[in-house]
Amino acid sequence: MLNYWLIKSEPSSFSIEDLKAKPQQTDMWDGVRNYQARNIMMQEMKTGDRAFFYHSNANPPGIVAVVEIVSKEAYPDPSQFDKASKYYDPQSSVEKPRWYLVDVKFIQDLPFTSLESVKSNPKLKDMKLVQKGSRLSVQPVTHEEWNEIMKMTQSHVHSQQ
DNA sequence: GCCAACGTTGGC
DNA sequence: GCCAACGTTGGC
Repeated sequence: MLNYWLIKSEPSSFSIEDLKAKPQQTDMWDGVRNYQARNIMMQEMKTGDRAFFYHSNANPPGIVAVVEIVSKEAYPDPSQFDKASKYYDPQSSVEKPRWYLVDVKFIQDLPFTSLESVKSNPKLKDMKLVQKGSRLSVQPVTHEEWNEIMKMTQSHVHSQQ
């Protein structure tokens, strides 16, 4: 069964425009260095799942697009072995990698849905995104939450016309 | 740039 | 295994 997710990126380091500029508009979701987020990618994400692309540390922060998980499964994040990378992890090894990633592909832009508007929608009050202290950069989204946000993006379109 | 909240590390 | 110290995230 298809599952939904939300993945965060700081646009100053990797924005949705950066993803769209990649070959096949696809890239490795590298640099995740949190076990909970890694475990979601390793154990729960499946090919064909969809995710909201969220711009964190942005002005304003919010959801900007839909992407799809396209790798067959999670595989070791090469940046952990790269001494020149800021994601280099000296405690990891090729024999026993610590960090895994999936490939994501751009699907479509969405009318911008701000964090503020998600917070102000009572139907979305249980989203991880709006829970106090929640910083998880790869997080699950329920079907209900997904549909509600899609509905919000539609209402944006109408109100702008 | 500040800082609250959270995760990780490492001494003991 | 506790927990203080430190590092990071991310909204504001």
